[in-house]
Amino acid sequence: MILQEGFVCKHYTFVEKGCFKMYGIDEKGTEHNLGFAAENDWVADLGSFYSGKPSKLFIEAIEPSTILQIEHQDLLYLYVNSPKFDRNFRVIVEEKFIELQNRLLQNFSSNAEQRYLDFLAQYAALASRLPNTQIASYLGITPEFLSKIRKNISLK
Amino acid sequence: MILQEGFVCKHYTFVEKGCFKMYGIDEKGTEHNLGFAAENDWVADLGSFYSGKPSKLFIEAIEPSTILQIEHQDLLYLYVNSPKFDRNFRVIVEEKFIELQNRLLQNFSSNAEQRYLDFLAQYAALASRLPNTQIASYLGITPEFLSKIRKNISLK
DNA sequence: AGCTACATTAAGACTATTTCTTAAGCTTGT
DNA sequence: ACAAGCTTAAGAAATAGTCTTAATGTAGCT
Repeated sequence: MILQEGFVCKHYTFVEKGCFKMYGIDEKGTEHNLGFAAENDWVADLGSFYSGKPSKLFIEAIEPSTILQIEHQDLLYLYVNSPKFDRNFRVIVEEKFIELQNRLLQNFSSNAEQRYLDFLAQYAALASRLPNTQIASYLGITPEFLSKIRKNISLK
Repeated sequence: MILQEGFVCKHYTFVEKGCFKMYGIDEKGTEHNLGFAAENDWVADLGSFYSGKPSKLFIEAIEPSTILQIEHQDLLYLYVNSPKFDRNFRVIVEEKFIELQNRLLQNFSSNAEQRYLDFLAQYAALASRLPNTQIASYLGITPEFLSKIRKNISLK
């Protein structure tokens, strides 16, 4: 667990090996996965990281993992002293932004079955290493319903 | 209309005055607003802009507007020749990413009424100048249902 | 002023999607 | 071998949101 609700996100984390989930918990106690971060991916609650305010999110390993972390002040130092870091982190967040936007559009336009198929198509490697409970949380449905969807797909 | 589905997003657009909506159209023909861009905001389909692939989105004025636009190649030139642009556009997209992430979490965690209240709280100025049809599309509901929600809120 | 187009409200019937519940069987790590 | 959690199952139930129709309101255009 590298970030808990109520704490400030102190680090931008690079995943060298393993896999993390970032999620929020709603008032009913249900977890909602905002995303996963596996090898060579970055993860942080940017809102909390840059503002210094307490996070509403959790970031937690779902596999044994090794990571590299940079603190806020050190990253700022790099930003100021070496423009390449602005460049690289711009590109990283742009890519994540594009992903997130596609996902939001999918959420509006499709039911859970289609979203599951889209997820499988887009993140095949990730899907095969994640338990269905985590995928269900990502899709915004219960594990039981995901099971129904899977059955339904297999019948086609 | 500064971007249509099927065309490449050639410009990063700065809104000097007025207001734009960015939206997709699903297979039923329903519009889904991904976001709005008013004064001093930037808008583009970044996926299409950076990849050069046809967009699936529309960007359209909903008020008489004046804009400034920069083309892909010119922005690249600025990125390469002046590190400040990497910096500034990193910050711009980071802010948008944070917004989008909050919104996705809200979509998972709340029903349409709560999302509407959240939208009003967060974008009060924007909400007052948008027709409810556009807000409904942003919330992912029909205008009729938004009307019910508004009535319901006023009864409390 | 008047017209047109569109936005808003209304309200009831309807329904698709998804949850809830309970339970049994299956995996996997220790 | 055991415990814990994951997966499938399946029917009942809930609910949020849509659809439909229609009347009313509003704002720009000529």
